[in-house]
Amino acid sequence: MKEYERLFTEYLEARSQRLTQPRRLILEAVFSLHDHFDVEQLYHRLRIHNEEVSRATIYRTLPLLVESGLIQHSLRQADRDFYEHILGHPQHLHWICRKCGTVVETSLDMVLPLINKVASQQRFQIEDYQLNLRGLCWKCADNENENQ
Amino acid sequence: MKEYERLFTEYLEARSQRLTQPRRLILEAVFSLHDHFDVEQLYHRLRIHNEEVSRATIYRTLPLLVESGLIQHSLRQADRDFYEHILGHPQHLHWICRKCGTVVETSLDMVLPLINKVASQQRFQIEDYQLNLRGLCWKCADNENENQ
DNA sequence: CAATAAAGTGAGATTGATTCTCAATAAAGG
DNA sequence: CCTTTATTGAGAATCAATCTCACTTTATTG
Repeated sequence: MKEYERLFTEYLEARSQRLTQPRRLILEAVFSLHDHFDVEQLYHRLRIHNEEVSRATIYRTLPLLVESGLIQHSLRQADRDFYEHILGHPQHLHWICRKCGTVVETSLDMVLPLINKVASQQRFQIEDYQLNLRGLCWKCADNENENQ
Repeated sequence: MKEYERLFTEYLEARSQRLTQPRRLILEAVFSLHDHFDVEQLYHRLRIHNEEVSRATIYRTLPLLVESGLIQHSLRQADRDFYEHILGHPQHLHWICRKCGTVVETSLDMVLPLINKVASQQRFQIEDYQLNLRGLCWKCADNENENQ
């Protein structure tokens, strides 16, 4: 049994909830992805594999995965919420281009200790790191200058 | 003339746009606030002062203020976009409690140079700093433990 | 193995912030 | 003033996310 299955089961059992078939399919799909995803992407990935789960169930399951600490709601783009699994994935910064939508990740190694120190100082329990920088990537910045 | 008025006027004129009465009222209201605000808060603040501006105009004006560099879209909470003015306000981290909604700010002094260095390395033009940590403040964390 | 209770699901309706449309108004420059 | 161009307000439209509720699974108990 994979670690994320064990952790999710433990989380659910502690609250008298069940690891049902739809929840298991969503869990597996989430961990098969190695990038940010939104509900629509997850929905279509499941359909492609003939694993139909309703959108409603996906919307209901994602908060459970967040609360169990397996995924986080890490960014919002184009009016949609995006998630990523965090088990075994180090936290990182997101660089989001407002023009082309590209998301680049960079390391947080230098910064994370400082953030965690502040967190423990104020006794804040971090659940989601949403460390996003929005603006223009160099390609889109060059294009904007050309067209002026 | 205040600096933010001068800057906004310059921005608008460069694009053949006008500093109209509604836009001026919004600008003044934004800089009279010293905290995050959303459209609804701005709308009501204007009404209280008998300065009626339609929501549509507020929704249209905020992106102009963002693009002119006077404000930034810094966080999303309870399904709403929140902004803050940044002229003369140092960037900071937001600590957002998912339970009580409180937003605490802490300094970014130690971290900002590192971020800006990465930005220049990849030639990324930062427009908004959305550096948010979501989770539980100590009060709500204590309450959760009590009720179990 | 029923039978019952409790949790979960799917489909579609609803919500609510944000965006869009378009007729009416305001600003700028002769 | 007069014309052109930008802007506004009101309400309609959009669309991600949430909610409702009848039906289905899953777990439990005798």
